[in-house]
Amino acid sequence: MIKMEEYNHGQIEKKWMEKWKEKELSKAPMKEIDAEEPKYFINFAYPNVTGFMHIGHMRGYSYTDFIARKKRMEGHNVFFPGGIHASGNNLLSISQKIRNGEEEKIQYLKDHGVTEEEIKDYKEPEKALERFSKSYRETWKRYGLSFDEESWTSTTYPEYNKFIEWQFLKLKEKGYLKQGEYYAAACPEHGPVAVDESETDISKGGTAEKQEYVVLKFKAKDEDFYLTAATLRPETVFGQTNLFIDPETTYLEIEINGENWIVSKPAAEKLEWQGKKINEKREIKGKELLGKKVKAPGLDKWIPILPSNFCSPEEGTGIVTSVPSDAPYDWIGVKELKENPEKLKKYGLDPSIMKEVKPIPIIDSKGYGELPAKEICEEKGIENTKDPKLEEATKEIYKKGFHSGKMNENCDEYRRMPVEQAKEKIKEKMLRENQADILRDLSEEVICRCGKEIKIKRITDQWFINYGDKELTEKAKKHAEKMDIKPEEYHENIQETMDWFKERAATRQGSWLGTKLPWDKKWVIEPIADSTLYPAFYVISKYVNKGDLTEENLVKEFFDYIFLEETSLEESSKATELSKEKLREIRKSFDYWYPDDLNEGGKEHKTVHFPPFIMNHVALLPEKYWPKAILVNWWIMGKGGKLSKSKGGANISAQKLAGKYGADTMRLLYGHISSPFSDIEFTEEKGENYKRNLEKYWKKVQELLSMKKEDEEKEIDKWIKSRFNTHLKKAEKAFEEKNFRKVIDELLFEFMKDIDRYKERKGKHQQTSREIAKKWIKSMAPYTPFICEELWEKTNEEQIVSRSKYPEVEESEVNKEIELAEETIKNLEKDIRNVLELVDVKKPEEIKLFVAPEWKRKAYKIAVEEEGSVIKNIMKNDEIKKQGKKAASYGQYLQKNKYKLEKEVIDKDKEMKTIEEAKSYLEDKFKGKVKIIDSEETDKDKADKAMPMKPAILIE
RNA sequence: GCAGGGGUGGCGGAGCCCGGUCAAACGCGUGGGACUUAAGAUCCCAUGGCUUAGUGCCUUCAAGGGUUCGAAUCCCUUCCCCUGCACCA
Repeated sequence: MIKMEEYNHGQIEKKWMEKWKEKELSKAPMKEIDAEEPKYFINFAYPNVTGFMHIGHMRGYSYTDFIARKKRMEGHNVFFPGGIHASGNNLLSISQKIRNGEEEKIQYLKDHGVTEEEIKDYKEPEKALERFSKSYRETWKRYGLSFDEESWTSTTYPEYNKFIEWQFLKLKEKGYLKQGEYYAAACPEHGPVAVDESETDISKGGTAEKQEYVVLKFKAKDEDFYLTAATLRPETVFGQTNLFIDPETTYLEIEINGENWIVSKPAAEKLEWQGKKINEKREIKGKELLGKKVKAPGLDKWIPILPSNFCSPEEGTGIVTSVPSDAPYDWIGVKELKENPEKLKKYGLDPSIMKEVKPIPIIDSKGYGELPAKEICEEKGIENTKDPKLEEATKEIYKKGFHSGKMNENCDEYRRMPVEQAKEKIKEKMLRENQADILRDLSEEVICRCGKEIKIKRITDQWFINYGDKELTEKAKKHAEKMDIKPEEYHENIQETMDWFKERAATRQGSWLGTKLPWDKKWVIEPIADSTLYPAFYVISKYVNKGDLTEENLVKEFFDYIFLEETSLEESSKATELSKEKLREIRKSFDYWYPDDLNEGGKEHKTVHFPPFIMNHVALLPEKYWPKAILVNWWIMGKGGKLSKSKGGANISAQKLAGKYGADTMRLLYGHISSPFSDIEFTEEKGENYKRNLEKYWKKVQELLSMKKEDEEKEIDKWIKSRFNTHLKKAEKAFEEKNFRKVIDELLFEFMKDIDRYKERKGKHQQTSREIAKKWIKSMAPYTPFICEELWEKTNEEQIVSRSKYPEVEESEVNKEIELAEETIKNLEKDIRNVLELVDVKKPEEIKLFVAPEWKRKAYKIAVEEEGSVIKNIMKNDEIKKQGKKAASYGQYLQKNKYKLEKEVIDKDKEMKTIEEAKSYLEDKFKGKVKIIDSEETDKDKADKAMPMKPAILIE
């Protein structure tokens, strides 16, 4: 026996990281490429620098490496580049925080092994970038990712910038860029910010949504001004009964579009931000307006202005139009005034004013009567305007009304129109007739990192990429259909996503990292827009890193030649100041490696990254360079939610986990814990569990390698070979589907069980087990490469396993009959055990096994193969028919179990032989004599119970 | 708002596309056993209910209805949960 070593993942992984480096496993050839050799270009969506790698990131990267390694073993030249995406402001914001001495962020660095000394580097974005780059590369290597370090790039490198400049010049040239109006969430100080839950740019309000209010204009009676009320539900204008205003708030009268409007102060500011010219005329207290009559737009009716306490100056215009039939707030507001005349008297209003305030039913929605607001308030027991349940009541009614409601007969030309349609129509009409305007606002308060409030700002000359271009969309959709996109749902679904993809803002102003728009340097190209065509740059990047190319060389003619061959070699050489040889070489490299054979990314990329990734390729490159495949992976969740680098969960550092459980264990976990296409939750137990399984593998392979028996191959040896190939075949199919869980199930877990069985059945043939062990190591090498290299070394092969040839399915070794026979023995054991238990015998004298007669096998075959009534079918056969009653009763059994039966059956001799060979094993196992009897040569009744592959058992 | 995914046993999670071999993989948990001085690890058995010489029956895959000889799987309706996106990447 070989002395079995402990599985020490730390040591093994360190050793092989170095060996791979030494052997240049990951290096993709660039120069002397033999174009005959198949190539495989694979990349993952490069990470944005927001912090250190956590457990979630490595999932998708591991998948990418599984594929890269397998392709390599299958004889492909593999190019698996890596880089980072540092544009935007994440990096700036990290450095800012460190400079500000934010305790939390500093602690975060320390938690990831950053020393006191190094912290200062993080104060400067450029140095922080290099630190992070290094850390990412180390983490990836720690996980065994066989990516080509020589291709490394960052979106902030000047050479990369040149590439993006070219891309945008091309987009412009081809007419995919346009300029127009845009309303962005922006800080007065810092310009446009991203409002999202990760709250990178902002300190509060990540869940806010942009909303578009319709500002209704109410002409005041006998006055030269309009009151204004902002609403999200323009369709309810037909139900207006009054205006609400806060008596204590000071409003402004402003001059706007040649009219005078009454609005709250914040509203005036918002309007100004949104591009309106405003002239402040005077301040006016809410109470001064009470009791006045105004003309309700869309209704052409005079309605009164009433006091209320729920008009916030921050929301809309600070004045609310009241629709008590459908708005719970308004209903309660009106009700309060009716029931408490003193609230009116307080402001000198005559309570009789309320007589004309009668709710007008306007919408029929499912589940509600004429006055939904009244109903819901009563149902929920809402009594006053301070009740928090009002929010939820409002939402509920809106949802029902919007999706299932129809306008009723009080709504003029809109009657019987679904609310969904009426809403748009009414809005359009009121805007057209100058009865209303638009105000955009955020649904909740959003505060910038600097403390200033974020508002919606109108930008008039925003650059967009026009992904809505019909021809481009059609071409891209058609191509996507042909691509290998996993999961399948997404393959279908990306079609619609691309339809839905319209203009996308592609530039922004402010101090962001990234590429400046070449013809107008005040714009920085937006981070999503600068990461769509980038796999193409990786090829170039290798030459940049080698020192063959500098920023100066990367002029338009360079890319035109390399990517498109649009410029001649002559011209290009002149313009770039590069030798023709060099240019030709780079061109050849690019042409060899492109297109991208697979791009991998997390599910968040489904609607943001992948569609423009395809569309930019289609828009700019020739068809032969369009991408081939996309793989989307789902996430690893922490307890209770998504992991994000900028929030909690980040502490499950990828580096630490690799140290604790081992990189192979983590890769195994990623590969197997569930399908790539569902979210999973990581727990420590799961880590432990996979580590244990890997240890089992470690042990079992070594046991196989140490087997010494040299005589003839037995059935069980053929069986184990057959099993391996059966599993491998299934695994290959699963691999095509990118279902790594299934792959590992077959290759590791299922096969491990077979190995146990092989040992139990005294399989120990040296040559067989060695051969199996070697194939087993190879087959697992893409998934758990470190442990496999270490085991491979024990086979004394010269080449490392990562460079060896991936095993192919040996169809000739797949032997269904042998597998069935072994299945028979397994079932037999179970049956014997059951019987022993039932008759309560521990040590049987003799176990008699009756093997089913040949006619039953014929019947069995007929039952499985022929359609229709089993009994009828089998009785057509004379040999079976002469069995009489026995045949009928067996026929009944077969009929009943028709669909449960194995598809094939072994013959009597084979079954006898199989059991004969297993005899000593069974005797050993059950500690009693085993006698095998052909049921055609006995008169025991029990023999009648024998069935093919299921001998009858008699204990005596 | 736009788009998408899902509800399976004590739990995690397969199966569903291509209906029958599904009381439902695999793992965890639980119970029993072997080994051990013991614990752990490992191995074996059981794990919906009732039964039984290795069997058979009944009730199950959110709820209700339909298609079918047959449905966890196909169709319809209802309820519930989740996710992505909208100048973060």
